[in-house]
Amino acid sequence: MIQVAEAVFAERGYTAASMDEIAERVGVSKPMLYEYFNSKEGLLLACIREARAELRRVTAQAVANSPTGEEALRQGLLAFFGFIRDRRQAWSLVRHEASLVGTAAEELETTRQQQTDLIATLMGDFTDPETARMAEESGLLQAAAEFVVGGCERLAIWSEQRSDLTPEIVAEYAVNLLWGGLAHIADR
Amino acid sequence: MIQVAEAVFAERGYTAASMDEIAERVGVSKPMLYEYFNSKEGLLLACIREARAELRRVTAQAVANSPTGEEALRQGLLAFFGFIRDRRQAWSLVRHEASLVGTAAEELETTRQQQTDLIATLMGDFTDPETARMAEESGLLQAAAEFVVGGCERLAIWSEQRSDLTPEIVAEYAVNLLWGGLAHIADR
DNA sequence: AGTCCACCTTACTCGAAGTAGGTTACTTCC
DNA sequence: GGAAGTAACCTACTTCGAGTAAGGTGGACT
Repeated sequence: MIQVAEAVFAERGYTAASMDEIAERVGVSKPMLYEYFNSKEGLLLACIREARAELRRVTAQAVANSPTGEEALRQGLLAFFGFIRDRRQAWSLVRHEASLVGTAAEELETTRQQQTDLIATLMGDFTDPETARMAEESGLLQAAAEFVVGGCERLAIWSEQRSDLTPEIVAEYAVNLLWGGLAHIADR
Repeated sequence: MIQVAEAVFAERGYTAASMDEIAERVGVSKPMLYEYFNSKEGLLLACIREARAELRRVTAQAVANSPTGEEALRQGLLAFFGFIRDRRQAWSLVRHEASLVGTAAEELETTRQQQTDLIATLMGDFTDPETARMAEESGLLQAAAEFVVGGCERLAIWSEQRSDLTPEIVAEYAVNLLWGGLAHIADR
């Protein structure tokens, strides 16, 4: 059910996708969808949750057992950009999640936060404990995690339009930028 | 007209905002809106374009005449996060622009690219010419610009939920992360 | 057999996007 | 001055899709 909905949302876009079509393609009638998901937004939300969960699973696995922070970053990003390429539909949902509004939007933030929390924790692990504690209290760790996610998502959208770039190259760019910072590029 | 539409979209969200309401609040009838903007999407697009143009103006001005790359970055980010705080409505549109789909979405990418181009050029200016040329050819400059924009947008959304953070603090976080990179935080 | 209940459907309402066709008021030309 | 044309605008519709109400079908339990 969610799979079909994912496909329809991805190919038509949220607004243009009709519940009638989804119901028909699933092979049930519309009230059934409402029974399970309450509303169109609810259905989209369920799809996005699913997609995000998968993304989280994939990256968490990739990151596990990296000896250094830089290596963890590289592996995580590789997994992320690979996901973008291989699961276009799922990614398309995550990308357009901003269409949601109101209650659904708040629920979504929760889901999203699981992702950033993962990253924030991870960064904490690779940081000197005292520094980490301070960074956490000031919110810097959270900020950094948000930053990583936002930057990479944007980078992913950008890279979709450039067929010459493989996930490996994009991941390498991202590691360079993120790890070394702009200071490594701009020197004046 | 665009001002009113901006307000309605911002307070109701794209889907929930009705053309009837906008028309009424503007003081004209619905067909007039369609005359000028062709469709609901067209209207939203016009609003977003306006908002982005303003954002670009503000940041470009802030960045001008900075002696170093780091300073330019700081000033630009300050302007950006200030904009978020002072022009909530406009920002809300930019934030939700992903709702657009199809032709409108493509037009939007153009608008957005003006922003990233600005940043890419700027970074080029602060970089050793030879390095800059190489970075430009490989697409690294573009990638970096996308990254900056994405990261900061996400950071802005995050900071909206934390009332204890001023634009100055958030900008400072962003500068730290962007300029120095994660290597400065994570040390293992 | 009869009753109940979970499950699913058809067939509706209602609201909002988009449009057709008419009206007013103003300009232009005879 | 008045007829013809036109720009700007409105009222009143059509259409489409989200969400719902009320009813049917088959199995389980008494």
